[in-house]
Amino acid sequence: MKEKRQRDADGSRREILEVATREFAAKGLAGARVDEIAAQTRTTKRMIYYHFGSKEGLYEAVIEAAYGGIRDLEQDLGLDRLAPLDALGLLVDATFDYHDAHPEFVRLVAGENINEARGMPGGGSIADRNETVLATLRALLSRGEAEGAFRPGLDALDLHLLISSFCFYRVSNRHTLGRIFGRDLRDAAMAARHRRMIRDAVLAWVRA
Amino acid sequence: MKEKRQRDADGSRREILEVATREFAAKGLAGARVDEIAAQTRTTKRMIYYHFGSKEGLYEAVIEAAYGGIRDLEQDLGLDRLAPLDALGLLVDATFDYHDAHPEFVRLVAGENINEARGMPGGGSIADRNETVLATLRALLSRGEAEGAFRPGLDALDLHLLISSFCFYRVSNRHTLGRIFGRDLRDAAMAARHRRMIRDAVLAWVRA
DNA sequence: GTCTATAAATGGATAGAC
DNA sequence: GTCTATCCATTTATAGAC
Repeated sequence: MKEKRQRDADGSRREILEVATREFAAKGLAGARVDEIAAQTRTTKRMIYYHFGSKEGLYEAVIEAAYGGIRDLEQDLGLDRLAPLDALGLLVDATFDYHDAHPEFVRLVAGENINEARGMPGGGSIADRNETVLATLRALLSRGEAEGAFRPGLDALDLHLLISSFCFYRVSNRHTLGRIFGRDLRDAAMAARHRRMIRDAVLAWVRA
Repeated sequence: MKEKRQRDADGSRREILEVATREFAAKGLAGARVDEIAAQTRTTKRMIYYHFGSKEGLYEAVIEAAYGGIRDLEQDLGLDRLAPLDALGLLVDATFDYHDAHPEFVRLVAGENINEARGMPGGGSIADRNETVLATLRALLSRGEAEGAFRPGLDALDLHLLISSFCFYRVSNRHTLGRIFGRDLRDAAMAARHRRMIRDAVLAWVRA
């Protein structure tokens, strides 16, 4: 019974991380306030410093956790059992859907670029993501090329960027685009059209 | 001779705006420091408040000026004298080049999205940009469709997004992508390949 | 591990002379 | 229009009891 209060140390950490993710996503590293984050948890500001050391430390933990979510995107899609063009189409759809469903991830990454990626751990879990996504694409590209579905000479990183850019941009730049063009990019009909568009554009580009 | 010191009021304003553009682009609205900005000019912090009223006021002036630069991108390209596919290809190249040459503009827009576009004036010069780019694209699309070069039913805003997204993303997300994949996206060979890629992808997508 | 209270520093904004 | 000096609110961070 000597551990009465330390019981929820882990839950406390997790709760802080959840709230901090929302706050950093909403306001960026510089804009977020430690006090605000603490106020939204059942614990106190002192505990944030106890667990994470500093505002930067908390921020880095948030970034690392956020990338963890997208890491396994390509897994479990079962791309191998599909014809190359179908497999690539499914991958594009899944990428589109992930970004659409996780705007806070998109905002964190956008903020991390303003921060010049200083909050990203050099290796570890994020470096894995690298190999995962590129390996998946490389395998798919060479299979598609062998079967004559894709044209030869395509680069995995290039293809990844072509797919990600649109999926990311329509979420990351929602606000300025909405203001400039007076349209809400979250409109369901437009989203469906855009989903089809990036898929078609990517498939048209790789097609032999 | 009674105006001895007010002589350079305009130059002072312009100098402040230049430095502020750099600072806000580098650190975002919340991250930039008024003291830092003042220190990099030949004038003082007091003058920033004299001319722009507040940090937000200065920021809004910077945003407005930044959008002014890209407004006339589509003009002077002489798209009318080219065949539809060539005209569209030229427009894609010009869009790529503008973003590549103006990373500070890209960063400002990215920051403005984190700021939820609160620093963007509702109408005026930015609303113009809207009509300019969409009108250009609409004209090109209908001409291309009439000549049988493009397939029918294409939307001008969709096409604009498809083009912009890649051009923007490869600049805005340079830092995280560089860290994740261990490659510098500013590498000249890669940039040239990417320039060709987005052009080819867009043309493949519109082609009849 | 958790809390209250407070220190220490930063940074936006202004006073008031010239 | 421009300058120096300074105010004061905000915010990161810590002391110290339990």
